[in-house]
Amino acid sequence: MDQTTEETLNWKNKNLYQYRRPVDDCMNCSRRTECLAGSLGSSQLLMFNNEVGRLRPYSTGQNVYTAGENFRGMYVVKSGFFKSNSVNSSGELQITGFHLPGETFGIEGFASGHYNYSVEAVETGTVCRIPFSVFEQNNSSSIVLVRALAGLMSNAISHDNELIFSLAKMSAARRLAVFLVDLSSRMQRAGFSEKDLTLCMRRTDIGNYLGLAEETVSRIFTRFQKQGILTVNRRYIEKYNLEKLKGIARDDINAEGK
Amino acid sequence: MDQTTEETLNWKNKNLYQYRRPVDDCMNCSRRTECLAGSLGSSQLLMFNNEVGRLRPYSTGQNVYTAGENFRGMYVVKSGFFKSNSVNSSGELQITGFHLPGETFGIEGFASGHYNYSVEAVETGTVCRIPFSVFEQNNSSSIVLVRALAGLMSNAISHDNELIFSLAKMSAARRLAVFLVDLSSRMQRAGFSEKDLTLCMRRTDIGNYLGLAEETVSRIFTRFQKQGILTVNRRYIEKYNLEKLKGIARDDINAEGK
DNA sequence: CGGCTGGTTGAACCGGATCAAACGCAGTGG
DNA sequence: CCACTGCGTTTGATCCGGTTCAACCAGCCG
Repeated sequence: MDQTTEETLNWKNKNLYQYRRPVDDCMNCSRRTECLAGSLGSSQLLMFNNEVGRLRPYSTGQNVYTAGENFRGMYVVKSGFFKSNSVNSSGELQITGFHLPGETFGIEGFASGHYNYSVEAVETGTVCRIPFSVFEQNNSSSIVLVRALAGLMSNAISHDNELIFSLAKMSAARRLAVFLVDLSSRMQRAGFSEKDLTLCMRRTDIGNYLGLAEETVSRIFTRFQKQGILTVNRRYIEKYNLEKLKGIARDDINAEGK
Repeated sequence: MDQTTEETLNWKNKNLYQYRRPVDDCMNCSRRTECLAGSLGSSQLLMFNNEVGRLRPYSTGQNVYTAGENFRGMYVVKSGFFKSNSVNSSGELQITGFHLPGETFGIEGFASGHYNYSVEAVETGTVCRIPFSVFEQNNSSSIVLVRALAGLMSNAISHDNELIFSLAKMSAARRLAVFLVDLSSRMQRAGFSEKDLTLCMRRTDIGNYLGLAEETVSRIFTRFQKQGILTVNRRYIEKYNLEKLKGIARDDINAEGK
């Protein structure tokens, strides 16, 4: 702990976490299997590890990067929660995603050479930065990584597509159900309990993300509660019936009634 | 022409266009600059050319691929119009994009190894298929191509993001304006006139794509016409005021009035 | 304590969906 | 040639889900 304090002081002065503790290495990382590094053999992993930048923790409200900044690489969440948002030419803000531990963000900025979104820490958290150079080396790992990269990107595209679908076709209740089902599975994958669910974001953010007013989100939560689908207290959701939620997410007509 | 007929007969029996005319080679392709091939030097281009598959023309309603099929590579539109759509678990159909000459589709299927969307010819058209192997060769062109690939993917993500934004936040008129502004610029890039605009899709498809009822799309077209923003006759749009459309796309409040 | 932020609830309004009917145009067949 | 048919589009009338505006509540912090 004493040691950590000294490092914290360093973090305040340097963006890049220079003094690297062994526990921070990719080889020892608990998130390795979820990360790009998971697809590499041990010798490849050593080289990969040297390329990765580990950044000081971000505290609530701090931006990892801001839309328009030069592309520096893609990121993997090690701990905490992050949200990405973009601002259009009229100044309106749209939240485009929430990022849980083990998930990645930032690849989308590669084409133009600068990030399209801003990414902000919702609560204190840490990330690794993977520079694009790891994909451009003429060696055996780059082939593996290019495949992994393509995988991440096409996952991002499918995810966006889900969102497009729910925004275009679904009722408010259905959007929220889809959102909760998705979040629930991702939270589990990130290592959280499967019995309850702590939302890491406000009603306003959920509403913004789903294209709904925050009042609507709130109303639907209480409606779900009255229907016995879940128990909600502010950010804390308990005893949620995943099957019923999935039913609503699929259909919207029959599921809510019973 | 006589020769073409014989080839057409071949096309009916073989999916892959085996007998390759020199005019079909990447080196002579009029779309080269818009394609991945555009970033390659001449010796690299020769190798790339050998990898590319050229497919027989697709006629209206035919699928290039159907959601769930094994991933065979990505596609570049040479001529004609294509639209992609996905069907969710409840059987609802969502149109996710329109593809004009010079544009690409199909990369999104790489992660899972099978395509997530179906892609259908809106009118007779041809495509090239680029196998994923071109990105995985340990040579100088693969680095260039990986960059191009990342570019295409992140473009796809930004495009999806635009759509998400318009679906979540925008009024019907604004969505249509955004759609028209985008289509207009892409049609120009694809080599069509900048004075008028021929929509290659029905009202139903536009509505589906934008999350609106077809009646609403129709009503807004006539409203735009009454406001002097454009002249519309079925699929044919004339004398459209791009600046006013951009105004509506940006803002929605002041632009329509004047 | 008062101020502040986030969440809930109520009442009125409105944009777009839905239902329904009619029209224009192209293709078909007598 | 015109009647018949079918699809895509337009237009009208009605209805409803979700927004908006507003008040209020609960927890937190200085």
